[in-house]
Amino acid sequence: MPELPDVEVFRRRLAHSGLHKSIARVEVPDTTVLHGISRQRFSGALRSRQLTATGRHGKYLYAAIEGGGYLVLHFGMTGYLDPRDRTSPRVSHTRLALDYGDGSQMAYVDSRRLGKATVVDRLDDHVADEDLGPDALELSHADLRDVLRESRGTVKATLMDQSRMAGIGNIYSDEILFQARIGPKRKAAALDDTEVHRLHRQTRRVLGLAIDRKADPERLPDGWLLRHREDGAECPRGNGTVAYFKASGRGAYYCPTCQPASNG
DNA sequence: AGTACCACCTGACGGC
DNA sequence: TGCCGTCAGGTGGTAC
Repeated sequence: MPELPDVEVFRRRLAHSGLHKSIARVEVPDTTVLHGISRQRFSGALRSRQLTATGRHGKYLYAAIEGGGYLVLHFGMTGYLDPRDRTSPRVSHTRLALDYGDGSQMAYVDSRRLGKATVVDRLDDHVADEDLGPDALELSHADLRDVLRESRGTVKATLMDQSRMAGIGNIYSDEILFQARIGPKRKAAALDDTEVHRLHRQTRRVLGLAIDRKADPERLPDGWLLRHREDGAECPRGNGTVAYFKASGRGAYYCPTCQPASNG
C-alpha cells in the first residue's frame, strides 16, 4: 500500500488527530518494529511529550517531538496509521500505539512487519543516512530532466530509485508511465524533451490526484491503469490489452500500444 | 552501474 | 474443507 500518496494520507491523519496531546503511554508489544533504538529510548523520547508538527519525505513520515527529536515511521508493504478510541477493539498486528491521556490513541498497524519506526535528532541527518533523493513532489522539471539524464537504467527503475527521487513505488511508477504514455523499459536517458515534460506533468498530476482521493483505489478514476492491473485486461483507453512483465522481481503492467518501446 | 534474485514476514487467493 | 504454490504497493544484501 504505502507509496507517497498513502504516506501523505497517513501524515494528514496524524496531523488531524495526533498532535498537541500529551502521550501518556507508549506501547511497543514487539520490538522488531524498532530500528536502531531500544524500547526504553524510544518510549522515553515520546512519553509525557506531545507531537507538535508533521512532515513527510518520500515514503517516510515524521512527527516533531516537543522538546526535540522526531518520530520516524516507514510503512513497508502493509503498514498504516489507525487513529482510534482506546475502548474500541484493537486491530490485530498493532506494532505501536501512542496512548493519549484523553482516551484516544494512534495505532501503527503492520501485518507483514516490513515497516520500521525510530526516533532521530535531526531530519536532514535521517534523509542523508537513508540516502533519499528529493521528494517526488518537490522535484522541478529541470531536476527531473537531470535525474533522467544521469541514469543509465530504465525509466521505471529510475522513478522507483529512492536515492534519485523519493516516494514512488511499483504501482505509481506504472501509473505515471501509463499516463505519460512512455514504455517502462525505455532507457531514462533516451527520453526526449517532450517526454520528459509529460513525465514531470503526470508525476505531479497522478500523485496529487491520488492524495486528493485519499489514495483509495476505489476512488481513483476508472481510466487509470491502477484499476486494471491484470495481464490481458483491457487497456483503460481502449487501445488493446494490458501486458505484464517482471522487473527485478516486481510485477509491472503497461499498455504496449499506449506506451511504445521507442519514441520513433 | 544496473539488474536479477533472495531474504525478511504474513495474508489472501486460486487450483486441486 | 484443507493443503500448497504464488503473489503482494518495500528495502537491503549479494552476485553477476
